[in-house]
Amino acid sequence: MRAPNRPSRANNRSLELRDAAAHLFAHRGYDQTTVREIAAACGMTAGAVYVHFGSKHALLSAVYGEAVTRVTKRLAVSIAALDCPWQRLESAVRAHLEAVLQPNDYARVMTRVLPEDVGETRTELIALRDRYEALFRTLITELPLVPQIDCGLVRLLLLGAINWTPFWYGHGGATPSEIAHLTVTLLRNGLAQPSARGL
Amino acid sequence: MRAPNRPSRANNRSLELRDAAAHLFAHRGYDQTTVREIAAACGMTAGAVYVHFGSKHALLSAVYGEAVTRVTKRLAVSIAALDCPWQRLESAVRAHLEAVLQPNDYARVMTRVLPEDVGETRTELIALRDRYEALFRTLITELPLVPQIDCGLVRLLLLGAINWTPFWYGHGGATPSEIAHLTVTLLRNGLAQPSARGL
DNA sequence: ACGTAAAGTAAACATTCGTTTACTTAGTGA
DNA sequence: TCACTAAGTAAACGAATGTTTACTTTACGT
Repeated sequence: MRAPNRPSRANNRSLELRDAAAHLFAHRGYDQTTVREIAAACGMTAGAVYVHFGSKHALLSAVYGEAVTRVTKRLAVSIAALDCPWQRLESAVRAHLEAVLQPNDYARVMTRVLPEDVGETRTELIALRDRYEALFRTLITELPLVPQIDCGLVRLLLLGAINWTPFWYGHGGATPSEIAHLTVTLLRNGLAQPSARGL
Repeated sequence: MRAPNRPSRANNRSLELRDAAAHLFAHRGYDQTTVREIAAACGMTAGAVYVHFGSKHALLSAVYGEAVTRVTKRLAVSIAALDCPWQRLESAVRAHLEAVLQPNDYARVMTRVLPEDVGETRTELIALRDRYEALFRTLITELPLVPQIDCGLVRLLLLGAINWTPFWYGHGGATPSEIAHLTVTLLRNGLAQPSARGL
């Protein structure tokens, strides 16, 4: 028997495989990526992948889970020091956009491959995504909004707007920070507004 | 030779095939749909598909083109009688949402399969989609907005928000009309607003 | 030094998919 | 009637894919 805390051989190429899979899933989608390509990106053979992961779906699951973990952590850090609800929301949106729009393979998988498409791990991926989206629900319910507005609907519209950004980012010329600012300003004041307000 | 205007045999099963393809593409995506399934949905064999369409990509192109044509027409009708720019925008959003959210196979293909994924017909599909999105650019530039705001960015955020709706529609309980109203109201007045304004 | 087990390879397996080919059927015009 | 052509079938082709199997290599614990 071996000590269970440390693997004997430190060559944990599982992570290397997961990174390669994240890169390919993010750039070509799940279906267009083959197991052989993932293996080749690590200088391995397709068969070796199954030493570390039971199936291609399991690989996707690992990538998606890591993606949610990373972006959640990043978001938590970005809003930790802020008090104003609007600033917190803008900072969260900025963190999300920076994660999704920069060449960040993991975050991009979250928007590129939609959980509804992958057959088996469907339920698992949806749960992961929902866990992340719940963070935005909290941020929105903290906002001092006036009438009885459907907060859930607002959250979904906001997430849709920022989830779609990868499909046009680069053609608009705006930075993630600028997009985040305009988005939250829009959400706060609207378009037809004298614009003379805080910040 | 035959008169070129009318085909001799009126059995134009091309349309039947295109409808079946639209249905399957909308519900399962392009990659997960096989030519055999499309053929079987029409009671035909896979080989017969190639009598009407040169390839699977050509089928997708036909579906996508028809989708853009239909939703464009629907949108044009919905705003024809309106003058107020905000009402025109809301009506356009409502028309788009009704097309995308109702069990409308063609419209749903526009948001379900993204042009960037399909290799060959990529350029053609992007051109079709851009032609449609230009309509929203017009509607937004007509709005009486106050400061120097990046209209392009606003349009992209708006389209993102409504393009993402198919992924959560049904869980929110809101109708397309309600979603359209909230969306445009949000865009107009924002959240932190006394809400006492027209309509 | 030796046994063990993980890590990896090479090759094959079993499907599946888009597409093609050879052939059949049926309606049409002259 | 007869040639012509569009429509469709049945079957195969060729490539690609996820996965498995049998075998080899390598590093570590004892």
